[in-house]
Amino acid sequence: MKEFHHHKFCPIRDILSRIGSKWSMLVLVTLDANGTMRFNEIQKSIGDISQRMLTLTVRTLEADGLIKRDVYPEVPPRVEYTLTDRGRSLMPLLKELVRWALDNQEQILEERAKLDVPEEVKE
Amino acid sequence: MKEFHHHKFCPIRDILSRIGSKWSMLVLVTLDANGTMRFNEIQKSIGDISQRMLTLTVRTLEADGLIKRDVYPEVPPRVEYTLTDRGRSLMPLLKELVRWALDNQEQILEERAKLDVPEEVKE
DNA sequence: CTGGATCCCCGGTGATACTG
DNA sequence: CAGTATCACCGGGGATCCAG
Repeated sequence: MKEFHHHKFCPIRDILSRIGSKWSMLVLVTLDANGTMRFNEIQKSIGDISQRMLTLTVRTLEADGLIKRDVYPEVPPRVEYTLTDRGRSLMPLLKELVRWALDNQEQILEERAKLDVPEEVKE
Repeated sequence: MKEFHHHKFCPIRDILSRIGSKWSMLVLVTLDANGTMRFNEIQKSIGDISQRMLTLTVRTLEADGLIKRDVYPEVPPRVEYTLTDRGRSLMPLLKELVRWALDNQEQILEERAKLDVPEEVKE
């Protein structure tokens, strides 16, 4: 019931290890929105991700079976990335999260702006 | 083509800033499972979170309006944490993520184990 | 074009001690 | 009991250069 935690394969820590990194979700959403993409296309679409971090991120996503990586031995080389079925199965959940953020972030930011909330005295 | 990314209020980065930290999701799920809880109860339930990190985490969650913090000026002091409506509205999505992890993590781990073929010649 | 290899920094996190 | 306050650490992430 509440004993998710801290045994070896806690699903929450598992989730975080896959989509909790700085760029994973952005790469997944980008691929979902645009279909198969090349390395540079992903990088341009995200805009501020370095080559290094994009490489590391797609490697992790590939190792998790969330995306597949197809290498075409041409000159110049071409590498294409596509969501796998497993990756696609995760997208509806991520989209719900994005929706939630869109529905809530404005109000949250407003509340934070007036952080002058005085301490209430509880009964 | 989607331009979620990299402008100031990217919903994905927003989400990650709220639930992407190491302990946020665990605290939310714990509170959801057990209702109102005291500081020490949360800490014991999670097991391996330090006082410092629990404090920082609940402060952030409170600032985001995901949990509320009620202080009762007694001796000894008592502080109770409860999900807010906004926090509760996030829980179904987190539960879906947990479900997804439970449905997929075993297979992912198996695949990773297979890929982890011992390389004799590392050189 | 798609990375690999290095170097380095910073902030999230941990450990410990102290307090109202 | 429920926190602060400090110090230390490590690894995620950034910047840059090099390579097939």
